[in-house]
Amino acid sequence: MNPRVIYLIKRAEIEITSRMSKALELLGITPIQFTLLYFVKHDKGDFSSAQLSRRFQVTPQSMNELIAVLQTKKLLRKTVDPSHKRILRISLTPKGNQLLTSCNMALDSIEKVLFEDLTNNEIDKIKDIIGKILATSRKEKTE
Amino acid sequence: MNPRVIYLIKRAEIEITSRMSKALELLGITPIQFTLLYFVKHDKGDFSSAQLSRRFQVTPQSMNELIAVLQTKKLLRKTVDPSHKRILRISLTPKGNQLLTSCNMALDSIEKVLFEDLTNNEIDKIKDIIGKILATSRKEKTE
DNA sequence: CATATTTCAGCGCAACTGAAATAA
DNA sequence: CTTATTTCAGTTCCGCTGAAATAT
Repeated sequence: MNPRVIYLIKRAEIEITSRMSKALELLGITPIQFTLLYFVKHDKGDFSSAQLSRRFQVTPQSMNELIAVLQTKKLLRKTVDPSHKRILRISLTPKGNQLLTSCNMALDSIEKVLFEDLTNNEIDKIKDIIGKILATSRKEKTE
Repeated sequence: MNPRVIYLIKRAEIEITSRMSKALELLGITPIQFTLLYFVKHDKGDFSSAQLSRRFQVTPQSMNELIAVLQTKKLLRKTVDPSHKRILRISLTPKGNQLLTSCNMALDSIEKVLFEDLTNNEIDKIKDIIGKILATSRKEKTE
């Protein structure tokens, strides 16, 4: 048998999410909340909620709720776009940055276990390949 | 920036699931239902519902509901384990096999687009690497 | 007027917890 | 008696749709 790639990625994601849930609940957030915080920090922040909803393939309403939760936890903040008063740009608070650092330490432990049979070269390679897949995916969208 | 692997896998899974949903709804199933059917066919079938629930990191009750839906659609069937009357082994029906073939054709189109910037070597490589991750993950469990 | 972002309100469902029956 | 599988029942929660206000 030679399973297709998208099947393997889904299976891996199930394992990863399960382990992330256990590790992150000690820090008070969920895997999807972490993924959003990580995106806001790394992928050139200051997106609007509407933009984020498209990136994460959910409705604007759902993304707003997700952000609202992280806002009440003081991890994200909204600032008015100078050129368009209706648009609210999302960014990390200092507390959000600190939490993200704690999350990264917790996730280092998970990766250490899950990737113990991989060489450093293989780890670089999978980052490179998935990076290409995400780039292709972005190409097809307006933003 | 150099995003961590488990973040990249989660982002890729979001993109993949979104595209799978659109493609598979024409065939009347969801991405998670497909993943379960694919697992039952490829990963040495005849698992029990309880075993499947552990593999997919959900409760036994949730897995039973998922299977019940696929059973009413005549895609999966349960047969009594000869050595233990309480255990019901899950397998694909002929109709389930046929549907899986249709699904695979639909997913070929998705992969063709999403992986258009990858070489054949890269595709083999990512299968190999994620396969190793899943093998490591299985090692840690009793079954 | 058309389009985009945000927000309020309500809905549906998928996965959850609890509890019990069956079987080894 | 203990453990594992399955199933019935009730519940919670996340993402959804609808509608409206704001702004360009």
